[in-house]
Amino acid sequence: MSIPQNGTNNKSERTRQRILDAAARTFRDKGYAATTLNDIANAARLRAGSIYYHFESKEQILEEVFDIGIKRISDAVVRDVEALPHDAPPSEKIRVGMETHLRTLLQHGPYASANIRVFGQSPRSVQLKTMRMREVYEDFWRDLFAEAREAGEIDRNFDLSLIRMFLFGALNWTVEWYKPGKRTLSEFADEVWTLFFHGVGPTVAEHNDDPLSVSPHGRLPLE
Amino acid sequence: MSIPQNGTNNKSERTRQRILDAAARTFRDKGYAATTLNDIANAARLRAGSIYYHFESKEQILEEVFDIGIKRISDAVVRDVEALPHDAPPSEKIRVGMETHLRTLLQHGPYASANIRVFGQSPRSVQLKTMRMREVYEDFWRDLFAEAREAGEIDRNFDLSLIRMFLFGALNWTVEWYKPGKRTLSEFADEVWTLFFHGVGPTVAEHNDDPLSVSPHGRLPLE
DNA sequence: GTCTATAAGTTGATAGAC
DNA sequence: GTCTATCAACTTATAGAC
Repeated sequence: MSIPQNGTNNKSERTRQRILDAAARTFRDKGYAATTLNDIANAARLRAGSIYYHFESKEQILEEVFDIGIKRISDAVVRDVEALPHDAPPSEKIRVGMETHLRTLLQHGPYASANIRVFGQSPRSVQLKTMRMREVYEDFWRDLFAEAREAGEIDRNFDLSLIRMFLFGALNWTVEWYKPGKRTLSEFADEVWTLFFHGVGPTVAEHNDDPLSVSPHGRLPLE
Repeated sequence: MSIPQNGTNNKSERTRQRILDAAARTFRDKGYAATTLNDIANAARLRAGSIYYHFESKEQILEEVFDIGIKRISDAVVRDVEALPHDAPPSEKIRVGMETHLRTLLQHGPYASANIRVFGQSPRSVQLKTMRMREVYEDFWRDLFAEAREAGEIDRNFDLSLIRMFLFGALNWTVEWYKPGKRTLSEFADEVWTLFFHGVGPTVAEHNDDPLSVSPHGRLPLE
């Protein structure tokens, strides 16, 4: 019994998806230039020539992988942050956004991580085409940080752009080393959030078992 | 008048250096697989075939670029940190190490940045050969962090390995976006240090112009 | 030491059978 | 839609002239 499809789930579309999935995984693991159409075809269980029925070129596959990757991160983060009460503290919105960013990067398929790992060394033309989507996502975060500063949650002496780049550098670099371990991803994200807002310096309540519930005041001088 | 050389600065050695310099720059910019021996040869002002008088293979060039890169970072950081008084606060050693790490990465040639950008997507065999040098450098930092915790400068609730990876993720990611601007690299490094130890949260002394001299106690509650 | 010439293999992409 | 066959270009690496 074949279920009539609406044109977005027929065989052709499904094969296209298989190719994209295979490409995203291989790009992420080996990089763009080192990935051959044969690699992609093998992983997608067809022959290299057949790919050209679905795509015009290797570059076009990369573009789509990039666009899907950034869209998945962006959609998920915006969704989760906007699910919070609108008057939630900006720092809480940042916490939720960070957690979803990490979760998408580390647990939700290879598109997002391929985007992070390969973008910097992909052809200029591809970078430019996928740039607009990146900027929309960046603007979302820029606004969140500005909101946090206006609410008095970020010290005015910090350069917002610098600390944002630093935070996302740290988050994005996790694709190079993160392996799921004893810690859940939520705990992982919470620890980063604490580091970001409170720093690693000790608190007076040293005996507390939970670093996330420490009171933010009462730090000891470091020098 | 030809100056007699000691075998490490004759013509052959200088050409070898030109090839390595060209390779490091091109690897950093285009990645390993996308770099051809022709690219390297052009940048080094000779022909592709001539490279094989100096190197056995493309992979061997990459190995040497990696080793030089990590050695330059490691040597510089260890030198600057050990130039401090031995009883200096560990947090100060970390500050100096961070600054030198950043300086080497961003200002001292392409070897260090090539190492950071290309390592993750280079052939497994090359990664393994250059791994030992990386681990020595990592151990140096592991010790510094342990020292800081024992001195009470890092909250015991933090996972040392996690915060170290996060810090270096943020530092290493600067190769993707840092452009020398109004801020000096020292100021840049200091701001990161403050973020790392104190967090971005506001202090009571909000009116202070210099984020680096703020007193670490007296934070406002964030939630 | 560097060159030119070229081998031997691989690549992205196309054409046409099925 | 997918296959096989093939092309032209390019790749790493080698050989031998200079």
